[in-house]
Amino acid sequence: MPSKSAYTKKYILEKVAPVFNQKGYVGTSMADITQVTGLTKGAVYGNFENKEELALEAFNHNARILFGDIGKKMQQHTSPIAQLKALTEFYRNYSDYSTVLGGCPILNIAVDSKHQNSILTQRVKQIILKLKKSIETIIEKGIDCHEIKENIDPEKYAGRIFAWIEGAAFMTSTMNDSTYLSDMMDHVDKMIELELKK
Amino acid sequence: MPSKSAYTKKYILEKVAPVFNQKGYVGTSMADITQVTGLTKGAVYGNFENKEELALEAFNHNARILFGDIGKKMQQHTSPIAQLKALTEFYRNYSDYSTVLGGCPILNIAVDSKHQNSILTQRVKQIILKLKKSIETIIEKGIDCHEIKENIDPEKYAGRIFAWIEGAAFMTSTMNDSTYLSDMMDHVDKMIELELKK
DNA sequence: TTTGTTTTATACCAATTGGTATATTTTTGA
DNA sequence: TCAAAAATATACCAATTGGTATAAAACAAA
Repeated sequence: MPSKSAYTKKYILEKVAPVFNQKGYVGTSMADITQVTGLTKGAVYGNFENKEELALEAFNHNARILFGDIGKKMQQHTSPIAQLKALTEFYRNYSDYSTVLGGCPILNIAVDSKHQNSILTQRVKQIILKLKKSIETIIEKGIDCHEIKENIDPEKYAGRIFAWIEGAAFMTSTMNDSTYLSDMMDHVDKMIELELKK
Repeated sequence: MPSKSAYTKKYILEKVAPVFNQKGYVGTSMADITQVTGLTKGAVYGNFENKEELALEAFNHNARILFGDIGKKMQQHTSPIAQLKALTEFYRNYSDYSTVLGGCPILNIAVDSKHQNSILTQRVKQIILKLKKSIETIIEKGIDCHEIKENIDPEKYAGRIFAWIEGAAFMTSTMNDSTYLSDMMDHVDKMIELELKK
């Protein structure tokens, strides 16, 4: 029964995840970690193999939260079109959401780890593919139930939507201007109406 | 006549710019720099104040090249619509372009420096605003010469186009898939025809 | 060719890096 | 209550960090 360990492990991840998200893998030192957690190296290394595992788990932690929140929003609707709209609704408020974490974890960790940590890079890719796939599935369902035009390429369009989101997330984050995200979501909604909806 | 110095300075920047672009500010060590240039610390510090100035100049170097190449493409045309199409044409081949540098400098440095180096962050913001402004100006000209609909908000639309580009650049870079960029440029071209063009 | 100046190389610095061995404390189960 | 186990703290390690003082070399002008 690893009860205590599970708690502190989660505690460490909660404290550490935003730091890794902001400073990146190499930019975050073990000193940063002990400082933000209030624990010592002994405690940290007692719960995680090394810095790499810690960074990986921190990203997984953020990804879990992201998936959970998006899922919650989307499961409130049944029709594919409404689910896509729920997605844009989620990302409309994403600036508040991601300022807590210090920017979009997918964007940050993907860019940061690209030439620094292959394991982390691989994991981000997985997460991106998973998110993209979920959009893809919704579009496919939409086509099946005659809500979405059948000439639409689900995979291609899912990739496009995801790129729209990340592009806007990048701009709001670096320019400290939430209108990039809200404006982009206006556009996505418009495209859903114009290009997807039958 | 600072002849020798100017040469080596440029030489160092050419060698170092891709490294900073890939590994980021904290991720790039002075050892990396001496290794990639084949020079010693003495030579490097003789030409640059410190690591921060070097990183800043390296980014400026990349930005200059980027602006130069985009400018060349766009100046081949006179009509605003054609100039916007020249921009999408440029970014169609941006994956080859940026693999040499190791990804889009604007995206990489913006994300990397955000919580690490405020001077670098400030500079990237400037560059983004400059690029966005140039798109904005083209749209304004298009409205003036009745080529583009006058109900279009130039600033808003310029921001949107830029976010599209960066989103696609992010996806092709992290997923190693150039279709994200080409597909996005298809979309931008379509939007130019559908939403902008009169 | 010589002199003064720039440029580059070498050898070093304190501080910080990720990580570990071990001691101490805390928790758990009987 | 007590012993075993788990968790945490402390003190340390070699390697690397950005940066500097100084010596050596390369260059320029006379």
